[in-house]
Amino acid sequence: MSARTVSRVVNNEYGVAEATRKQVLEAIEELGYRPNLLARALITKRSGTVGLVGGDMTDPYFPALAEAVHHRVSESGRTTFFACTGNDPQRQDMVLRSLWSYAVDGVIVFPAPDSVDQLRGYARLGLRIVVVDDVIDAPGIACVRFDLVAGARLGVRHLLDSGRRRVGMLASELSPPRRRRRESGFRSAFDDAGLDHGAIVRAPPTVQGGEAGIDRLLDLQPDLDAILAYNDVMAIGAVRAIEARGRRVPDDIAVVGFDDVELSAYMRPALTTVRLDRSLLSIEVTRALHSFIDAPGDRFDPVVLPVELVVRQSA
Amino acid sequence: MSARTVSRVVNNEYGVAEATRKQVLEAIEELGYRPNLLARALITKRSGTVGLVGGDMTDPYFPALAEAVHHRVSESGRTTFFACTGNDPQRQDMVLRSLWSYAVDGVIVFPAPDSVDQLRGYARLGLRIVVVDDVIDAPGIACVRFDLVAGARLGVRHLLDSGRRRVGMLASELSPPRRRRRESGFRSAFDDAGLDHGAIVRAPPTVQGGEAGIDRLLDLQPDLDAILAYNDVMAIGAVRAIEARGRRVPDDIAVVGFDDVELSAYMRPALTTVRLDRSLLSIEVTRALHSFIDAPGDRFDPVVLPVELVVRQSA
DNA sequence: GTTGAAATTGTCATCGTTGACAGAAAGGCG
DNA sequence: CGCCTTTCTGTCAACGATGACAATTTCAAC
Repeated sequence: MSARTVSRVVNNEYGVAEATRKQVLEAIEELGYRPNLLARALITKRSGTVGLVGGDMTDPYFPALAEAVHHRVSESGRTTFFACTGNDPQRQDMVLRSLWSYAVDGVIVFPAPDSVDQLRGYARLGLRIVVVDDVIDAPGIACVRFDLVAGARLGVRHLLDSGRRRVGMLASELSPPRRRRRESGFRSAFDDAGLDHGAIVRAPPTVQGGEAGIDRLLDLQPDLDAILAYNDVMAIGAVRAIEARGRRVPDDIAVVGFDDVELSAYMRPALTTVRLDRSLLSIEVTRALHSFIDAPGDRFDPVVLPVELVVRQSA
Repeated sequence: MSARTVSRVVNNEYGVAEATRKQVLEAIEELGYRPNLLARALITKRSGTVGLVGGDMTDPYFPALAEAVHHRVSESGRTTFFACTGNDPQRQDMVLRSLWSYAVDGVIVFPAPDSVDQLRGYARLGLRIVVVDDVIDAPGIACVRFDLVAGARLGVRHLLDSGRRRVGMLASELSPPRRRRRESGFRSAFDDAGLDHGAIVRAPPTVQGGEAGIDRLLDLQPDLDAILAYNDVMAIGAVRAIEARGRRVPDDIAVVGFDDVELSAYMRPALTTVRLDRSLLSIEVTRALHSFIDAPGDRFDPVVLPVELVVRQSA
């Protein structure tokens, strides 16, 4: 009974006599044997694991997506490991290096700013990458993103339709110019309407960032009557800061967010927001990943996901 | 220039001539060489990684703690991988198996129900485990927990002091009897005061669970004037459900939660809650882990962390 | 019983690294 | 210069699995 035979049994390979198989399984049970995945991955270059790399765990969008992705990935018998980069390219490099050298079958990445070349590099090393919310044309990299331009336009349209005219935007300071698609949509919606948009202020995409951003925005332009925020977390900060200044939401200033995190519905006022459907995203990113893993190719056509406006109380 | 020499340079080992070292470093740079961590971990039985295993990512307490742990762990040059179990012992087993067989240096676990023997088993296999919020006496397992009994007593005391007399409790259905320390504290506080407590209802520790729990609780005992909730997420659900029934918080029914997640302060009414200080917890769990990793021993005295009541608007 | 093909099992090399130890080079000293 | 010590570098085996292929067993058919 050689190690090779045990290996065959463990991997359910063809060509083991039923009696031997049973015998091996009993021995495995008795001895509590567990295959060493390190050794296996070392030789097969495959580990049966997938990495999900996000920027900031404390943004509730990430955990919710993570849960969904984990679920889908586990259906293919793989384990998902999560890691976060704090939106720092160096930390992202560390994380990707670890994941790569543990031979993950692929990673799903919310890329840190200015890390396109880094990602290209890992793709060249053979790491299969699914990039969320950016467009990188390279073999081994698949791109999945929401139609944020349309999303911003939906939001602006809604605000204009409800009579708002002085609309500012709270953008994220982490988005490099290439990825400022919400801003493009914001601008283009005003162009189409033949109106001028209000100021755009960039801040960290957090609750605190939202508060700070609003302070700057209202100092810049005190007569604003509506805000389009980069995401729900910023929108929440915005609502807080607006109320702290003694103005009311939505009566004085309307607020529209992006994401539709669970919490948005529980806020008072409940948040009007552009929904980026996590379930949709989780389906598409795992589909992309599986197509990479199971198929021989290294190309995957970019996917653009639709968005939808969820009108609640804040606008 | 043998592989052994390169290995020595990469690991900063003693006994390499300066000239050779420089030469090797240049070659590494030029060729883009990266050591294969799989092979290294296979032979050294150490991977320089740590696992953090939680039940539910969508409970905001976990990501916030994860961020803090990640930060602390990375200071020792290690990478943290996160995984979640959905509070399912089988999924926990899969996750721990993966982590173990990737030779993580240790794991921090929020244990799924009924998994004590499982954890003992992995500890016997050599996995170093830090258990949060449970007490398991076994070599290789360290335990860190909050003083939840005191926390519940603080919460009840506060409610009694503000004149509430009919106090119900929203507990978690995932806690096995051994771990119902909030409930013990709840009961003992009433015993001490010579009063009777209200009904205790168990539900899933989620927003939806909180809503469902409140419905059952108020059907059972419609005259409740206060609720102690298992955690903030349930408390948020409770507030929602109470208001949906046309009662007000805190005027009609006061609500106290546990955790003090960031969001608690942003709710309206802002949540009164028993703070389980994440920063404290992250310090202690990583301390425990490092003591396991760097020291030869396999014993670590259980740590009990203090809690504090944060009074806001909901009670 | 022999033969041949098919089914089953075993052997050996390999993945990329490090531990143990041996060999080579360099330096110190009489 | 020879000898010894110290410093540096290389060789070999091993970690635990699998790929390639060889060896053995089984079994049917002649």
